[in-house]
Amino acid sequence: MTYSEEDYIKAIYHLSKDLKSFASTSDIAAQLDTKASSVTDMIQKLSDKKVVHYKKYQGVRLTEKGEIYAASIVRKHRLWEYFLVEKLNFSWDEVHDVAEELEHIKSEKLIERLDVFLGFPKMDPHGDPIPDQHGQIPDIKKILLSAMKDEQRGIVIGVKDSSSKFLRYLDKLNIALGTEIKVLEKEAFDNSMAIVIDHKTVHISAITAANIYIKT
Amino acid sequence: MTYSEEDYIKAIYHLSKDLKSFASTSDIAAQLDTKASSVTDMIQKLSDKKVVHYKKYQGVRLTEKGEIYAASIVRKHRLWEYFLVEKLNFSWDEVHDVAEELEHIKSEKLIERLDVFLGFPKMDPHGDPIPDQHGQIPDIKKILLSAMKDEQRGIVIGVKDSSSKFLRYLDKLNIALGTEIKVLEKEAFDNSMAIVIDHKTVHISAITAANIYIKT
DNA sequence: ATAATTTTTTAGACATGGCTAAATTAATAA
DNA sequence: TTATTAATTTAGCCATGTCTAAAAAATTAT
Ligand SMILES: [Mn+2]
Ligand SMILES: [Mn+2]
Ligand SMILES: [Mn+2]
Ligand SMILES: [Mn+2]
Repeated sequence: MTYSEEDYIKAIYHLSKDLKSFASTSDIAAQLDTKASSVTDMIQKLSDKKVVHYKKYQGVRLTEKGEIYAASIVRKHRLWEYFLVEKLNFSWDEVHDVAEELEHIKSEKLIERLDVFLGFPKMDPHGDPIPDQHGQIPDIKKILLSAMKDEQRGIVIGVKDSSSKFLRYLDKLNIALGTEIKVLEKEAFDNSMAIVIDHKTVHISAITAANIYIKT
Repeated sequence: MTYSEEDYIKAIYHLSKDLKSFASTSDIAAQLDTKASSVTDMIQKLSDKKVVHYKKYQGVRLTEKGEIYAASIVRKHRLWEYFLVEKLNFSWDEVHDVAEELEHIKSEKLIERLDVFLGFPKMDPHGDPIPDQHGQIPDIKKILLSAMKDEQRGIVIGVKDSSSKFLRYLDKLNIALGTEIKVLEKEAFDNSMAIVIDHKTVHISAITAANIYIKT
């Protein structure tokens, strides 16, 4: 597979994970910042290679083979992100683009040795699970901060949006993975929230709250 | 620069380092296992980009800009090789192909952080010098084992041929970087040598001796 | 049910990097 | 010095992955 094909496979994987079904041409185009026509071309190629199921105008879904391939790319991406943060002292908002390149390096041995070297991490720096060699993902129970009720406590274990912008905003709020929080009050008017972090009260918007995962 | 352009730049760098002048089209083709016509095409592109000096039928030489670029690729290649051996427990004959890919990852920060993490190594696993951020290479005095005289002692500090085949042969002979050796006798007939490694006598061919660097 | 709109596909083009075969230039031998 | 051989370049082709514009299909609104 080329780098480009791998990026498409990963995009389809993420889209059909979220939407739990078929990924549309335009969704894939949006995800990869490309044109729908380019997506159609590539989809047809991936269909020939039996990594996706495709019927014209029906969108696309990964085959068994495609799922396994996708999981291996995600595994590499997240292991490299972990490496960059834990070993090279990158911050969590700097790792994505580099991992986007590193995930395509073709060597089974490399990734398995990296896994050993890192101590078999289960989560990447954004709290996303790292698939194992067989593509299995441990699914951790988590809820969105926006779904929490007044007085409820929990620990931040992940983010839904892992853009640099959002992550740097969380840094400013002193919210990191592992941070303990308590909901003081959810405002009925706009769903904004007052929460307590390290004994200080912080106000966050509904959008922010809907992008933070919590373990209760 | 594309991966392909970078591989050409690196090939020209190595060739004109050795030959100390212009690299010919056919030498480059041989180095990169491609066709002369493809090389001519690429050379013309690199010339447009001002990374090489090129006059038809005269061969090619790196410009100042090209030299700096080449050194940065070699730096990345060798730092990654060091990482693979020292941190991921690869052996010295397994690292080249993976480094051939890793050298193209585009992130200044990545490579500088890697350098820090590795403790600023000066040599790669084959004894080749790692250029610094400015492309400077520390030149270490070394001679070929084939140039040594009877009874002379020295330490193995590098290899000229770093193919897997040769490296695995050295493993079999118990020759590694840092190994102390003593020349017992150089045979005038075929230039083969009897040498002492760890109190044992070993016989090597002239070809083998001409691919091992020694510090005396 | 038909019309308007959106989505998707197709057609045709371009850039990159590769190839083979033919033409050209340089190097070597007679 | 001329002929032969070797090296290099050019011409023309192919595959990949991208794009725009046009056509076709599906969806939504009237
Ligand atoms: Mn990628
Ligand atoms: Mn991540
Ligand atoms: Mn390379
Ligand atoms: Mn090396």
